[in-house]
Amino acid sequence: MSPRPMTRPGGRSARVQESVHAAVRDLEAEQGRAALTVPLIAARAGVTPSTIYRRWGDLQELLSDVAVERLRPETEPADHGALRTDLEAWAEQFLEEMASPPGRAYIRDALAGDPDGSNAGQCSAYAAEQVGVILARAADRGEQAPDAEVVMDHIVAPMMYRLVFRPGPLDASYARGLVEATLSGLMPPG
Amino acid sequence: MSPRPMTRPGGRSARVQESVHAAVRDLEAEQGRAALTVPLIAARAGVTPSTIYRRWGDLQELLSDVAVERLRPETEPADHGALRTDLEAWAEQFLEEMASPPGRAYIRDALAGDPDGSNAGQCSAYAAEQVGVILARAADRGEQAPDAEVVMDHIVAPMMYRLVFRPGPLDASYARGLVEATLSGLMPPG
DNA sequence: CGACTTAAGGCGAAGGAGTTGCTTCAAGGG
DNA sequence: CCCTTGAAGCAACTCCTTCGCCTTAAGTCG
Repeated sequence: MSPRPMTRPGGRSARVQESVHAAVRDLEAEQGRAALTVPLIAARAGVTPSTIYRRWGDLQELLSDVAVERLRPETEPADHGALRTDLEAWAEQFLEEMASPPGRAYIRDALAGDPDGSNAGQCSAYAAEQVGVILARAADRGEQAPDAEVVMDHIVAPMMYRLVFRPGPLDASYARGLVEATLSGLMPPG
Repeated sequence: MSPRPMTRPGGRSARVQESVHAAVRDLEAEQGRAALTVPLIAARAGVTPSTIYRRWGDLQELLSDVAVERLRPETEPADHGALRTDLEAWAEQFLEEMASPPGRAYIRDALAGDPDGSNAGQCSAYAAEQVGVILARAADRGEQAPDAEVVMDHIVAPMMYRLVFRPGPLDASYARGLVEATLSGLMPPG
């Protein structure tokens, strides 16, 4: 049984992928999003444009891949000792990052170049994973906790819907309010 | 005081706009989305490509405009005599339309070619308007009704978030469940 | 360990999309 | 009725994109 038989991810392919992704990140930082073209990225990455077209299809799909990578959370949610504080802190940070100009740009790119929805799915999977960590911690403490789907529907979804579809600013207090409403719905109302 | 002084919407400009939109609809029906190009659309519409590039910027923004037009609700929500049934019926129909293959394609297009978020904003405005009609009707009946923002956050947002970001099917029972949970949340929860 | 199979990348040419400056047209105002 | 001005037509040019063919190298098998 070979290590990784399918799609040959090892060696050259992996190097090309990393080189191209790095070229996108560098050029975006240097010249801005609008200046990005496939031939430019290819030249910086040391590959030919046809390689990028064959592997990614077009510029949008490449940018979508890079955007999803950047939307991957880098750390586990902080442990503040209780479900409520964990969820509040996480939701606030999540909203802040997503609502920031670069965050909005990454979300836009991730969605725009995503024919089959797999990149968008990856974004929600990241959020679901973080939520899962927080809920598992709560369960370990013996706290009563909502289902992960409830958190996704009542906290993540409203934030992301407003971010993507509705104009106007979003601040931390909105995130806190969603957490509050979700958790108070667990037990007899207050 | 002139009828509509700014941006000269009358006469030729309006004719070009309608002609181009019609060309997009026709060509999409005839040859499919993938075959659409600006020069092709321009030829069908009887304009020069540069006209389209100057007015819309690129193909994506044009498709975004057309998609938003198609996402506009054609009728007011049906009146079933009570808030719960009105909301259920509307949410089911909304989800069904949005989750259908053409619905998903329009949403994708609307988001993809929308630099400033105004088209996405229009989509949420359509939903908010329909919700507003339903809630106003409930208020007329003297029913206790949630705020429109609550409906957007608890019913529309989860559906659209799942639609855009999460893999897997969505059916009418999911929409009904969201309505149920939202309305039962008005009074002491279960 | 060495030959084979086959994805995947490099290269170059051809075609077509996208861009731009200038001109022409017509809608709205004086 | 003429003037102003935003918008469309035209044409030429740039360069993105595609495609066929060849070469490279990863993984397999004798």
